[in-house]
Amino acid sequence: MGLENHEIVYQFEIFKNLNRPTIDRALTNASLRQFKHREFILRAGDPAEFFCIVLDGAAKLIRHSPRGEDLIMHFAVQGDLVGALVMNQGPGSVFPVSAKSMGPTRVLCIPKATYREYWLPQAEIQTALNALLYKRMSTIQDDKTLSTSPLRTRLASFLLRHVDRDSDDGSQALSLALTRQEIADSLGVAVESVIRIMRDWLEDGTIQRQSEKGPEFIDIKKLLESVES
Amino acid sequence: MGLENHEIVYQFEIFKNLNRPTIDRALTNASLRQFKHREFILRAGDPAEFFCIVLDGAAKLIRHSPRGEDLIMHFAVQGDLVGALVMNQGPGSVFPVSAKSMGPTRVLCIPKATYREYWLPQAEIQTALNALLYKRMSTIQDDKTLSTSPLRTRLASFLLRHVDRDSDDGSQALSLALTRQEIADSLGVAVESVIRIMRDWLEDGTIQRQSEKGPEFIDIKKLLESVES
DNA sequence: CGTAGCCTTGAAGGTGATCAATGTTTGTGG
DNA sequence: CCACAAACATTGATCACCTTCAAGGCTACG
Repeated sequence: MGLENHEIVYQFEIFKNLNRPTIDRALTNASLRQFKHREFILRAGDPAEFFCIVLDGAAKLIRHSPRGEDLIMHFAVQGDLVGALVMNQGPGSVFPVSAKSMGPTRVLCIPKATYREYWLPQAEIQTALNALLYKRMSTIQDDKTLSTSPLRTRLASFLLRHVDRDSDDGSQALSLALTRQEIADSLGVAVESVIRIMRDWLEDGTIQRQSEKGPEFIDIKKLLESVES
Repeated sequence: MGLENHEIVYQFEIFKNLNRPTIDRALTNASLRQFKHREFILRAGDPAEFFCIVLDGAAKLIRHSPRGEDLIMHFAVQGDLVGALVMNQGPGSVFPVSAKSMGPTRVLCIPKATYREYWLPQAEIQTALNALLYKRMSTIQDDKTLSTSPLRTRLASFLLRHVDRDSDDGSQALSLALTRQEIADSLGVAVESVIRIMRDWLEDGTIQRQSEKGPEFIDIKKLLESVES
């Protein structure tokens, strides 16, 4: 396949410590797939015969609750793996989550055979997978630690986790355009609750909207204050 | 060190696919440590210079919430690893959770140096670590999927996850003696709520106590029914 | 025998869910 | 280009579930 257009993959966290030939092998038979907005990249319950690396765009990993709602487990962005962690789980295993594109998204699809042949025996790759899994778990555990806190606190923590960490002056933009619904689905709460709290924060300036329809900016200090009080 | 008394380690899930010499190397400089009831095996925030394998007994992995409660993230039983997942995270890293013994507990403590030398370069071990991490994460994700369900449902799901899976006739014992407090801390709810629901279940026979102070037995069918209604 | 940890119950109160209605935006097909 | 549907946003009213608080009892253990 032509990876010449995707130089970016060589810099992905998951391939750090690997040289180019090794990375090329790890991408044997990989295929590029493109998605529009709100398309399924993979579905929970489907046989896990491949996995993906996000090239650009973003995807949400969702689970269906018994009551019909969708719970969002993770937002996968550039360089993130989707469906990779289940590859270890022997043949016949199925995806535990669904992945849905958020806006135009391109991913590299890697067949399970490639995983078995080149990913499984590479200690470096397994360690990198480990680090990735560890990071995700830390996030979920952080959430759980706050599970007894009021929703305002949990929402604040969620927003702070999703601001761009590049600059560190007062206010920062969310690194991902999230709808209220998606925020609610991430926290496992009702949309209305999220809306009410964020309305308050928009009113008191904790959050600002530059343009009418643009991204929202967060005044980190004020947010931290409003949480502690 | 004398592993002759701990033949059991060779059968642990984490060492599956490894031959004895390799396992022995993986246990280089390991030391046996014993704990009574409610002792700290390791503390959140301490430098992560070692990790443990549970030989017998059990330990709970806990995080301290900002409001003073302890949240239980995981119950580690025989063959489980404690503090191992942070070993990858470079030097200077600290334990993200505390581990506390539940009853008399023995663990093998393995220094970080051994991890770096024998665990890190072994793809099989890294893969096994991966599987372990994956299993824990699945559990947490299951919990999160139920986060919008009423507490009865979540409590039922919790109990069902902790029954012994050996026999499958009607009623089964919990595989671990858990206090109401520990159940509450696992679910992130108030003790009183757990007590009230389990009182109801004891009254209607969904749960039975054989002796006054013995373990509790669960009527799985009734529990599933009481959840769906 | 006193303390610490756990269990239990009841009463009161609040947070967040639910329900219903309406507006807005986006995308789609005629 | 317009009409319509689908997804998202918003607001208010009501209510249930769960928390909080307070008080007391039980058991284990030094």
